[in-house]
Amino acid sequence: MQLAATARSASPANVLPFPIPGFGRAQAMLNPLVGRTLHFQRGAEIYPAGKAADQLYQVFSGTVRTCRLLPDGRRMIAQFALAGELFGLDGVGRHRFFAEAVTDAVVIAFSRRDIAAWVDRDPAAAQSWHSYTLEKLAAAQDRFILLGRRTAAERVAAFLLDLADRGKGPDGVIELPMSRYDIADFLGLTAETVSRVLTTLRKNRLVANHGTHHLRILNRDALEEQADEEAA
Amino acid sequence: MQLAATARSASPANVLPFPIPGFGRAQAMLNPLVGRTLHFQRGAEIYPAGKAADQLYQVFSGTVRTCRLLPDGRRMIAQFALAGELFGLDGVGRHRFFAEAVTDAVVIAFSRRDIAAWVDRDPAAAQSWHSYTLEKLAAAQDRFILLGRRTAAERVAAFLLDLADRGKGPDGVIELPMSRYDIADFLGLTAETVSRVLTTLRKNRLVANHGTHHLRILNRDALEEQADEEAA
DNA sequence: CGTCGGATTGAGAACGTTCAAGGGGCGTGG
DNA sequence: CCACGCCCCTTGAACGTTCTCAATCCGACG
Repeated sequence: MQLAATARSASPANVLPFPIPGFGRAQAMLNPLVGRTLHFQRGAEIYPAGKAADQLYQVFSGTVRTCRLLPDGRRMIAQFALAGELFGLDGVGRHRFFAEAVTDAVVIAFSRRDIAAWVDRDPAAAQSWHSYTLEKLAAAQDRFILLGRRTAAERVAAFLLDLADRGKGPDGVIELPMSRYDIADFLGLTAETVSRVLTTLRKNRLVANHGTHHLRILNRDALEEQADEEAA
Repeated sequence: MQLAATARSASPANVLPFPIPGFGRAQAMLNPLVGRTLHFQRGAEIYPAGKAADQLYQVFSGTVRTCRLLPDGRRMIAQFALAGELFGLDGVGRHRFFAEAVTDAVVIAFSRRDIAAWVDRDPAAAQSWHSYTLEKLAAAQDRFILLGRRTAAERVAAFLLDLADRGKGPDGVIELPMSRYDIADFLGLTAETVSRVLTTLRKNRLVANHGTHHLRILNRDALEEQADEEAA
C-alpha cells in the first residue's frame, strides 16, 4: 500500500522496476530498465488479444489475469500475476490472450525493444532473461499434469499451496483476490466445484476461512498430501 | 528412411543437424553445432526424470515422447517429438520429465554448453533461440485451453489437425505412431474415450482409417469446426 | 437497513471413466 | 506358409466425478 502510494506520486513520470522482497531473478532482470506506470480499475482491460506484443508488464500492486474466451463463453485463465510478478509473455508477435485487472491494479509497462537492446548489450542479462522464460516453460509443463490428470480436490489444493508460496502474507494466511469463477477458469473447473472443495477443506480442518477472500492453512502437510498424489 | 540410413552410416561419428523440409527456425538455429547420434529401440528410455538437463535433442527419425508419472500410475505426456523436432527442454537444471522412444528412433544430442557458447557469440543465434522458447511457451498456453476447457471430441480433433500440419505425409494422410494410450495421456483422456471419438469421426466420414496407425482426413473443414469451438 | 453480486448448497443430468469382454493385426515359431 | 499368441484396439454396460440448473445465503457497500 505504501508502495502503491509511491507509484502514484511517481506517475506520470517514468519509473524503474521497484524492489519486492523475495522477487529475485525478474527483479535483477529489469533493474536497468525504465517503464511507464499505468493504473487500472478492477475489471479493466490491460491489453486485448491480438494486440501487438511489444510490451512486458510488471504488477506493482493488485492482481492481473490473462485469459482467453471461446465463442460459447468458456473461459480459460492462463496466469494470475501478483504484485511483483511479470505478465504479457503470451504470443511472440501478438498477444494470444487478453489481460484484465482482477482488482484495482498499478502496472509498469516495459518496452520489449528496450529489453531486447539491453539483452544484446549485457550477456548476464541475456542469461537471466533466457532462464526466466525456460522456467516459465517448465512451469507450464507442470500445469499440463494439473489440468490433464488431477482431480478437482488435487487442483484446488495445489492452487492454494502455490498462492501461499507466492503471496508474502504472514504465517499461512492466503489472500485470494480473485473470484471463485476466476479460480475455476484457472483450474479447468466450475465455480461450484471450487466452492465445494473449499467447503470440504474447511470441514476437514485443513484450512480456515477469514471472509471469502482470505484463508489460513491449518494443516499444510495434509494439504500437500492432497495436492501431490505424487512422489517427488 | 534414406535419412535413417545416412544416420546409421554416419554413426558413431559426430554429425551436424540434418535438414528437414519445412523445418525452418530450429534448423537454422542448430546448424553450426555438432551433435552425437544415438539409437533407441521402441520403448527405450532416452533420459530419466531428474537427470541433469545438459543436452538438447533433435529427432532424426522415429517419434519420442516426454512423460511424467504420478505414483498411482496416472501418466501425462508433455510432448510428442516427430522427425526434425526438438525435445529435452523440460526443466532448467534437471529434467522434470522422462523421455522414451515411441518407435525405434534415431536422435541427435547437442550439448547445452555448446548452445550457450554459440548463443553468446552470435546475436542472431540468440534471437533465434529465444524466439524458439517463446513460441514453445505460447504453444504451452494454448494447451491449457485444450486440457482445461475442451471436450474429448474437440481435443482429439485438434490433435489430429496438429499432427496433420506437423507430419509431412502426402494429401491429408496422418501417421499416428503412438498408441491410443499415448494419445490419451497426451490429451488428458482415457484410451477408450480416444477410441470412441475416432470411431465417431469415422462413422461421420470426417476421417477414414488405413490401419490403426494411419488415417486420412476426409473433411478438414468439419474437423476444424469440431476442434475450434473458437473464433480466430 | 436494503440491495446486489458473488458464494454456497442441493438435486439431477451428462460426460468421461472404469471394468469387462471380444476382435484384429503383427510378429514369432513351428 | 500357416498357426499361434500377445498386445492393443474396439465396443459395451455401469458407475462416478464433475457439470448444470436453480434456490438460498452471505457480505460488501450504499
